[in-house]
Amino acid sequence: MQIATWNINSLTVRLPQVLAWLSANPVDALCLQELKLSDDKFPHETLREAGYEAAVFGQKTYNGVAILSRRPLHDVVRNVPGSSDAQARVIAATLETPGGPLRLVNGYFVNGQAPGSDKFTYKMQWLQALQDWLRAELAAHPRLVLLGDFNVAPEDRDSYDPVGLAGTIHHTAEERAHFQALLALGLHDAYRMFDQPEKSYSWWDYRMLGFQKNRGLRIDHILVSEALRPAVRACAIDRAPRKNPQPSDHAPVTVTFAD
DNA sequence: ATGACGGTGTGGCACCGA
Repeated sequence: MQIATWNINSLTVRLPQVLAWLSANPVDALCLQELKLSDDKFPHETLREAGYEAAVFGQKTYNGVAILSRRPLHDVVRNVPGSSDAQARVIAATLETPGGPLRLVNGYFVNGQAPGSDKFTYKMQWLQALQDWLRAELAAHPRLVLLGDFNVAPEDRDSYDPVGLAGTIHHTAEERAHFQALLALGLHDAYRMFDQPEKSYSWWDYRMLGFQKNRGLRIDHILVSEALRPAVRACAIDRAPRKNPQPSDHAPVTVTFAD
């Protein structure tokens, strides 16, 4: 059983790369962020031919999230229930697996631009609403995975320049406290359950040869609930798609569970 | 301090991302 997350920065542009990646990495489910298209433009048919059905929460131009799955999805929820968020940033669904139902919560977390900005305030409010909802969601669905583009580098080792970038967006104490609060709900960073290469990142700036110089951040995460933790076998970042022509600035991250 | 790259929109640059 494999679940992956990938911010593809426009599904319109990246659909061929998504199909190629799924062909080489036939994961059970792939959570996408930054579709940048409305629901009516979503390529259901093409993905179905590749063996995946999709639960979609699209938005024109910005944001947009989807869960692709080889098996049926049910109990789909779009955005945090009760929130009045105008942006399409969360989609949750349940996947039936041999080990029982698996609740997937796919998030495109707010960027936040800079501490002190209105967007940063929105980020803090958004993170709080997510946390409040997840507490209940975890109680209802013990086997839960929270994954996506968190837009938070949780620790200094998750940044190429933790000193120079200290206190800037993705690196602030407030953002990191929110990440820790998610862990405190009983979630575990699957990537850090294993020995990993140093300077492991999931995003690299398009500019200034960021990828070539490995000037990146680890901001795409897969958190697993306590009930799932014993079943986690591996977690890896796949840097290969970042070497494609016209790559996304993010790399996919995959978690492997024992069946 | 700024912009560098890339995507989208109805564009001739502005906005956004991270």
